[in-house]
Amino acid sequence: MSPKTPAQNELIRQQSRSKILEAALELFASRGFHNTSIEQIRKLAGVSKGLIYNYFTDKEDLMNQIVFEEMKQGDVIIEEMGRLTTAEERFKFLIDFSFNYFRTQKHHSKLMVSLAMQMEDFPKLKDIVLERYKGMMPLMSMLLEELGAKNPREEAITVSAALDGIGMQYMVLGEELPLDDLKAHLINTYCNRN
Amino acid sequence: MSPKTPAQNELIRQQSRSKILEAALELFASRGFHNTSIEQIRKLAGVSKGLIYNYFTDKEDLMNQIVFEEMKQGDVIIEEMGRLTTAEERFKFLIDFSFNYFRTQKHHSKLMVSLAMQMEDFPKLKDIVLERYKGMMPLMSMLLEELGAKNPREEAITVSAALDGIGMQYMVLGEELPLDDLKAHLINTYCNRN
Amino acid sequence: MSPKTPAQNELIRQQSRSKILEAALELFASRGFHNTSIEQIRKLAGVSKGLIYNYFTDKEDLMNQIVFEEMKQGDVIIEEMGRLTTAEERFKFLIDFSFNYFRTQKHHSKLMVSLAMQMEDFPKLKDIVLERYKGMMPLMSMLLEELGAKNPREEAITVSAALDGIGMQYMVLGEELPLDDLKAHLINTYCNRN
Amino acid sequence: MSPKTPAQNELIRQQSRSKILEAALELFASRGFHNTSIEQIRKLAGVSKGLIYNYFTDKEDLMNQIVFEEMKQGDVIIEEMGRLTTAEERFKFLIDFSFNYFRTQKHHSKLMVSLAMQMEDFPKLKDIVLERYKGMMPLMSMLLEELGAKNPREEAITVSAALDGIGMQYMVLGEELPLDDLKAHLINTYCNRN
DNA sequence: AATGAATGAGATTTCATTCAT
DNA sequence: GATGAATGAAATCTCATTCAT
Repeated sequence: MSPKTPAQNELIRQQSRSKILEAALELFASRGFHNTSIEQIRKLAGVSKGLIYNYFTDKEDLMNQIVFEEMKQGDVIIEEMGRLTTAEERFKFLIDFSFNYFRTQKHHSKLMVSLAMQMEDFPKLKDIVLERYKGMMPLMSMLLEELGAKNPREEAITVSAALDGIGMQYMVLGEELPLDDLKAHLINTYCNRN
Repeated sequence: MSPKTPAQNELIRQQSRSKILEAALELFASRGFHNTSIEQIRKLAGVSKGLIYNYFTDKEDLMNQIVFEEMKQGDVIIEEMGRLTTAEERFKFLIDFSFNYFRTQKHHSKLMVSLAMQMEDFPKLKDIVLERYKGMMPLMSMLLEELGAKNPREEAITVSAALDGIGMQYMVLGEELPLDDLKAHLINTYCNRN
Repeated sequence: MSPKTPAQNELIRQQSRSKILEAALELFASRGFHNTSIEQIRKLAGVSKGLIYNYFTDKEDLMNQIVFEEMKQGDVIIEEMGRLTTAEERFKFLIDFSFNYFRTQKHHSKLMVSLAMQMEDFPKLKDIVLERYKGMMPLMSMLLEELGAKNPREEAITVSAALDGIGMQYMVLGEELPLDDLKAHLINTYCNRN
Repeated sequence: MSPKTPAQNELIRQQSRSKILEAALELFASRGFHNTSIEQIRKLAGVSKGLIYNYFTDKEDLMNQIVFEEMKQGDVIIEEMGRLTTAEERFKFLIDFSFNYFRTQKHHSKLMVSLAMQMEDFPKLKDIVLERYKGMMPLMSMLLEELGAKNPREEAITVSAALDGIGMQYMVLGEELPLDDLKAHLINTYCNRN
């Protein structure tokens, strides 16, 4: 008869919020933001329509929260990379992580590409996503310089573009794309220069 | 007042159709297919709603026709490339064409990326777009082999992925991305191996 | 086969717009703005939901347009009063008009009172309604002064308040309120001072 | 921790009930019944949603209870007026009380006017409010007769309408309305006939 | 060939109310 | 006595599409 404790409520809230975020992520990624209805999210999350609006102010907020969570994950990678000592280790880690990400986080990577195409739609996200991208470039550039690049800035962009492009092609082609061979090729190209 | 000749009518039809297609392309690319309304297309094309449905069966047909036209353009490139003699010429032509395309056909390239993210939405397009992609790969592979690639298959995918990725980054960053330096870097990397 | 002429379209538009405005007025007055649904307006006006949004941007705009039209009517009265010569004629005209208005324009008067209670809800209306009220007072004051009032300002407010109050009581009591006797009483009180 | 005595419980109940009623009164008056949500009441009262439904069966019951309390207050006035001896004293008391009420009980008077406009919405209130109004009229009529009115019935309605109207205008105009001058004017008009 | 008023299915969002604790 | 997470019916609003002219 006594009300639930604050801790119990907090737990319940976290669970519900996650269920909704995960359902929305999957649908936004596979069907697109504007082609996903709250009804579809509701059904996949197994909650009522009303509950979604208890946790998120509107559909756009749902998108924003998904990307905020995603960005939090990104921070972890940069940190982990910082702990590695040689440039080669760091480069391999980055390639490894990226290819792994394509395979295991299909929804996330698809959503991020779609978001890039439609950034004007999500003004709150534009800045934080761009900032993240621009923060990455100098790191990549230094890394390639250590690995012997003559034009590290251009090479950094090219490598990051190649990774983006591989991710995209993988979304379209799936396992027809020889991810493992590509990984070996990239590592070989950039780590074993003569 | 005076009745038009069949030829005049045909001309008028072509002009109206083009106005609509161009308006739709611009809006689909900049706002996304599901976030673009027929009303917006109508306004930008300067025609009536009814007229759009005279020329296209529905909104999806509009998208299909846009991509069909795009594909026609693509055929021309392959043909032109075929007329060049050396591998280096052909590679430079391809790079040149791609970078030019990013700059002058922003809408087209944006639309193609968005389409790739949402292919299940447009079943009629899926096959022709994939076919085009798969047809490109062997050509690219042969080209790079002639230019001295050790793993031509992987290098072909990597180069095409890099081009896709550069296109994407250019959509997001615009002129902040040093397109000319990247072009020089790519030509230098793949044409001048030691 | 040729499209409708602009004049035909304009006529059709005016008719549809009026049907919707009249239905909305009746319902907003009898049930209140927030207790009236678009579905109810649609049914009473005999149109589709979509059509309402062709003519009005949203429900609030519907309310705004109703009051704008109402205000236009008000201008006519002031003009007509200006054409009368003696103060007594003008006072009688005003009383006559007001009582007539209560009887024949029940919806309008009810809506205006409700609006006065909820003015913060309709920011676009607040100013124009207040301006109208404040413009009325000096006219009323001068009129009563000509009729021999010692405190014309206070009497003007009192008379206008009494008219408002009578209107309100009539809305609640209907024909139980002896409108004709009240009219005679008011004219007698303010026109025949000894 | 220690179990509460029945008396303590009763006190707590009364306090919670009052907090809710006051919050609801303020919001119903300022925003309108249908434009006020239980969530808003909850927040202003500082209680949980569930508690509101412990004390009141539903939103309408909340409105009903507010008006019932209000009516209880009204009984006190009539009683007090009965204790005064001269007609002039009683008239002054009534005017005084009314003007005071406008100033200090803004929410109450606004709510009562809104209620009058929307009586069909609250069937349980209709009868008791009308009864109160109709009970007032004979008293007012007798009072004015004693003060020398020739048409006491019409004058009673007119004075009560003027009071209602002044209340309304005060809600809209606030202190721009010269309440004190109006009070003096009314007392002078009805108490000092020559 | 062209128009634009009209429709209605379906989208997003709100909110009174319930109920397990 | 008190809480607040959860529900779902109903509200507002959008938009692809039709059709009479």
